Amino acid sequence: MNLSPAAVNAAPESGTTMSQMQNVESQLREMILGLEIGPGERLTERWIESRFGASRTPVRAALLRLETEGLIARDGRGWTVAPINLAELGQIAVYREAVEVAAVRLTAALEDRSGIEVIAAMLDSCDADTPREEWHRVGLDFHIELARLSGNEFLLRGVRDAMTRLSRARWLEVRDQAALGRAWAEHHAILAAVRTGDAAQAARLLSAHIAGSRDRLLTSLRDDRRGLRARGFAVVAA
Amino acid sequence: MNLSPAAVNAAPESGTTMSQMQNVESQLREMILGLEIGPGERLTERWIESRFGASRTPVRAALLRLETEGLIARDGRGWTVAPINLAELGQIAVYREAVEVAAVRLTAALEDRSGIEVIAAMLDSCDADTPREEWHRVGLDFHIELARLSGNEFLLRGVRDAMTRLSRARWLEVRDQAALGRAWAEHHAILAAVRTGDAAQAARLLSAHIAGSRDRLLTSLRDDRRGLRARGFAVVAA
DNA sequence: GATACCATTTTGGGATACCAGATCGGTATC
DNA sequence: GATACCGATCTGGTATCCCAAAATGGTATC
Repeated sequence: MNLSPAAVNAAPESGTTMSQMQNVESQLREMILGLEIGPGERLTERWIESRFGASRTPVRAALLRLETEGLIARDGRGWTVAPINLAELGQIAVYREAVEVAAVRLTAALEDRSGIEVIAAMLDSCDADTPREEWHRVGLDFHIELARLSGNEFLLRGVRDAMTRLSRARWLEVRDQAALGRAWAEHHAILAAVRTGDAAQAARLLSAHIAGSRDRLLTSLRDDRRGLRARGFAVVAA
Repeated sequence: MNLSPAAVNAAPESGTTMSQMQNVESQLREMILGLEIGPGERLTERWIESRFGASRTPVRAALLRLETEGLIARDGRGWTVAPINLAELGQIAVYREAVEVAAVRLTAALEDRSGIEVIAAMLDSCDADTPREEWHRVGLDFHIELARLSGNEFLLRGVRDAMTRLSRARWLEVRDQAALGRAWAEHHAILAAVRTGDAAQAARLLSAHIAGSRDRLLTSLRDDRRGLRARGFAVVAA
């Protein structure tokens, strides 16, 4: 199983014959989200072409897709891996709050909220022995799956896009076990509120969780900015 | 000046030399939004190629972009213009409410809200003699520009995407002068609330406006569904 | 040593050739 | 007349080639 951060946007279901384009797209996304290619790095179509053994046609298609995901950006005539942008992280938090709260309110109003239990089970699959990558993945998937329960494709897509763009930054965040546990508890509290149909409470808890998550993330990255720069990662200030 | 619905996603600023890809993308988008190509129609890369005098390379790039905008979709191996989907319109309204309300709350909390007056002037530029296309465009741009004032790129993009996907349906909606006037008045009322910094009132008015707009739109389209089908437009029921 | 200059290389944008699979017609068979 | 079959045609997917513009790097000049 793929435990890397890239699993947020997993490739098409296994067993399917992937086209070159899907191949390049998913592998390149994994490399970017997994920080194998650093934020701010230059990308050339020829390098990707030789790296993945595909011709430029699928490479260009993949680049266009990753551009709309915000993982890469045009740099004049060429391509650049999107830098870590602290100001952007703040804006994403505002956007997340809008769409995630709307989604959770919808879900709390559903008659059948049994989908919650699947998410609860997902949370419970993590314990002290679970590797850090898995914690990371579950933390992202929690929000995506919660949004999916709302049944609204647009809210889901919004949450998924936001989590994708947040993925690298969260990966860089230095989180101790206590912080992981706190987030885990907050996730469970949100689920509990949704389970009882208490939309207002769920919204409150989710808002606080997102704000807290943003604050911890920005603090961690700001403190570690020199270290990140030293690793060759472009970090844009807020 | 371009008064077509496609103006929602205008091409790069005039005077710039457009690449073939931008050329194909903007022209194809205009044809789709302007209903010159009907919802549900098949598209082949070869047809687009010959229609716009470009090779398949920029054509494919344009198709990939329009796919992420939701204006076209893959149909097995080929491409199809996205049908008008009534269920989707309801979901978009929910999404819109989430992001637009969030944006207007941010804007109402700003110190400098002078940008509002530019939008008010835009509304006031419409009168009884203004052609229907212009009313349509201003109606869409109102929401986009209002979101832009928030300064949040993600909320803006969400609103812009939603309005793009709503554009064709609104174009098909049969709106009498009274309905246009009502929407105009509601827009002004929202601006007035934002102007005084009354975020709660602005949010209330905006929510009601979006819900009312959705109801009128769905009613109109449902009533006219046979007519639309007769014109060869694929309309998916809610 | 700094700088202006020019040849070379590299880049993305575009056009085209080729392929495998799907589709569509027409025909032969029952 | 219905149906099974088969070849021509069309489709998107891919590889490759060409081009103009931009970046690069070395060199001559001051």
